[in-house]
Amino acid sequence: MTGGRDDRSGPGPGWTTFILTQLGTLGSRQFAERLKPLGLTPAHAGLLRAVGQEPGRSQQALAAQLGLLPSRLVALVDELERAGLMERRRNPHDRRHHALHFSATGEDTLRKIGRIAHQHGQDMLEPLGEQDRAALGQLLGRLAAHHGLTPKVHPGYRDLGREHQRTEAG
Amino acid sequence: MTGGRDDRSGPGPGWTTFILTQLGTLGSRQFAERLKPLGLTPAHAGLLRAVGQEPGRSQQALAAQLGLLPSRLVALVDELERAGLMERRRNPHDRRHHALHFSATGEDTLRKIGRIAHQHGQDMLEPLGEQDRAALGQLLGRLAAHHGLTPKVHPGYRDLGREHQRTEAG
DNA sequence: TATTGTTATACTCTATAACTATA
DNA sequence: TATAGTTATAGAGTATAACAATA
Repeated sequence: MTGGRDDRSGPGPGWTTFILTQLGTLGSRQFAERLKPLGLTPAHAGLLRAVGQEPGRSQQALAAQLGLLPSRLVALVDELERAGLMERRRNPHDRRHHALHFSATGEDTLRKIGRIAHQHGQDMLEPLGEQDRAALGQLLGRLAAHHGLTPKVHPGYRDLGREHQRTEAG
Repeated sequence: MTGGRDDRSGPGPGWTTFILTQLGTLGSRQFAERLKPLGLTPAHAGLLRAVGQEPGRSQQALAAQLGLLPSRLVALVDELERAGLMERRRNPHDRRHHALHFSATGEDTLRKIGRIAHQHGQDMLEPLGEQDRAALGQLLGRLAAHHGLTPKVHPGYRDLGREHQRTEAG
């Protein structure tokens, strides 16, 4: 309250966005905590989920979709392979590529992750009724679409949505 | 419904929560990007903001409020002091405490941060009209309250909101 | 020569413990 | 002895560059 206003301490876009980032951080951390019993991190879960959506893709393709560096993806795949959830298969047509596939255990783990995500969502949205949940989903969906996010992509957003530069003041 | 499906690929609590964390991550990264011209990170901004709300508090009190480790706070204060934005003042009644205060430049920087946060909020919420923004703010506010978040606290949430914030230990 | 996957390295952030100076 | 601040260190995650195998 000394002089300059604080755009994050009361209703307004600054405040709403601040709360949004707070809730996002909280949600990420709680999700990470719920994955710990499986010995996985959110990054593992995102990779498993992406492979589940379209098995057989290359590591480069996955890294690009997930916003991860190729070198980081190598470590994640190493860990998932060591855990017996996933395997690399060389592409015989281009032996530089390593196509990523599940093991049977991996598919089972993916289902477990789905159930954890569902319960996590229930707990995050607990205070809201059906209508409010729908309204929130609709509003967030509009924001996500506007910023170029989709359910398929971007746990990392390394390039900050530079493809959608219109939000950057000149 | 909770079964084999991917609970984050369509409407439902899992999906909404996933989008929420995506948007939160995007918002944090874009805010960090906007702060770079000032040579600051979101952690710096959060600390400056906390000191602006109540100058003169101890580092321990600030660390508890912000969910930072005392050792991390030392580094942040070092950097802000080196940048001439903030200063430590020993408390003459208990010389163990270092009360944190602004320099004049620090207050000016805090105002700049406020303007950046405002513009950032405008851009994040760009596709929404007045009513939708109000509705979103209201919904997110209810979630934040339910999970023990307030505008005053928790950029870090180190304890995952399990124990709801003990305040003012200093 | 270019690309895929990989290794090596540096920097940041988080976390824990130990140290100092005060009380 | 306990507390505030600090230092040291180890571990993740992020980022860049260099490298081998392959095209």
